[in-house]
Amino acid sequence: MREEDSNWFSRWEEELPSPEELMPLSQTLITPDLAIAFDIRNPHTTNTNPTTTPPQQQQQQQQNQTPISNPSPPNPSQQPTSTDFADSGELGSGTAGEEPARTLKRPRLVWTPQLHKRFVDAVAHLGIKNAVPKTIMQLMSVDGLTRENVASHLQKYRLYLKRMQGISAAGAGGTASAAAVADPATDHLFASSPVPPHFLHPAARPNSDHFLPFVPVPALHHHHHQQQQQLAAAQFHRHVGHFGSPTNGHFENPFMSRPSQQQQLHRMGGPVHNSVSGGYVEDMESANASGGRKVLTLFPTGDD
DNA sequence: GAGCAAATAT
DNA sequence: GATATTTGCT
Repeated sequence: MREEDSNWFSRWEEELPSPEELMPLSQTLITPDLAIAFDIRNPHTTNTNPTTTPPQQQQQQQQNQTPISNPSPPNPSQQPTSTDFADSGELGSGTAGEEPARTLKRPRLVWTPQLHKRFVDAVAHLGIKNAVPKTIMQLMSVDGLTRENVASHLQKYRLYLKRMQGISAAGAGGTASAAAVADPATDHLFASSPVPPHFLHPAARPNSDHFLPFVPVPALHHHHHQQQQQLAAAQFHRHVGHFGSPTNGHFENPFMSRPSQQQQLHRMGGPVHNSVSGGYVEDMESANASGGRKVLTLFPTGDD
């Protein structure tokens, strides 16, 4: 009853990813220096596009082909910055203009368990009533996350909850092992994060949103957690920077601890990692292998 | 702008 | 093939 609420509420903050765990979307995972160190370069420097630009939807693919790193700039004296590091502009001549770089299609966002958890937390605190994409998005305050991302995810999440209710009801009815009925294939992600009790029992808690009208996440971090993003960024940067040589002596690699993420994340063994595109991290190395797809990773850390 | 279903893309 | 995104509609 009430205890659950207060409990849930107090636990919320605790369960929120700590600044150290948070991985901001707007961080480059690989520094230019690192790229150079690993001798990362463009497999095919073919940027010279045919004069005829096929007015088809292939434009996105052209982007995707853009591997990270600037190949071999005719200007060795110039240190590549994280900015131009994002795209050397090989596709700039084609469909994608360099100007509206941010208006371009955002790379596919990967809903990591951590990100989803944040999502669930936000929804939980808003209450189902107020849990609309826009507010959720604001609450999450994840850089780079769009309203549509949330809307889309919310849509699926609702379906998931619906199913959960269904099976839980059926299970209570008598058909045991109903929980097992939940499609394991459909909700890997959702299952990874605990669903607030009242989500499944709307009737039990008709007004769970009375105590939390709207609280921006940063505000919730009453501590010094304000600049979590920068903090995490710095830390993460260090990790990446020292790749194979932990200076701290006790840091674990911030990357996946879940096998399921591996395919979307990069493999540690590979030098190639990702570039930043004014918003978040992308992975292209696995992309090139499978046809070229851009993937966004938000919370590389696999902590639950 | 939100919600939903279906289509589409990766 | 699984997922995330986009689209069309209400």
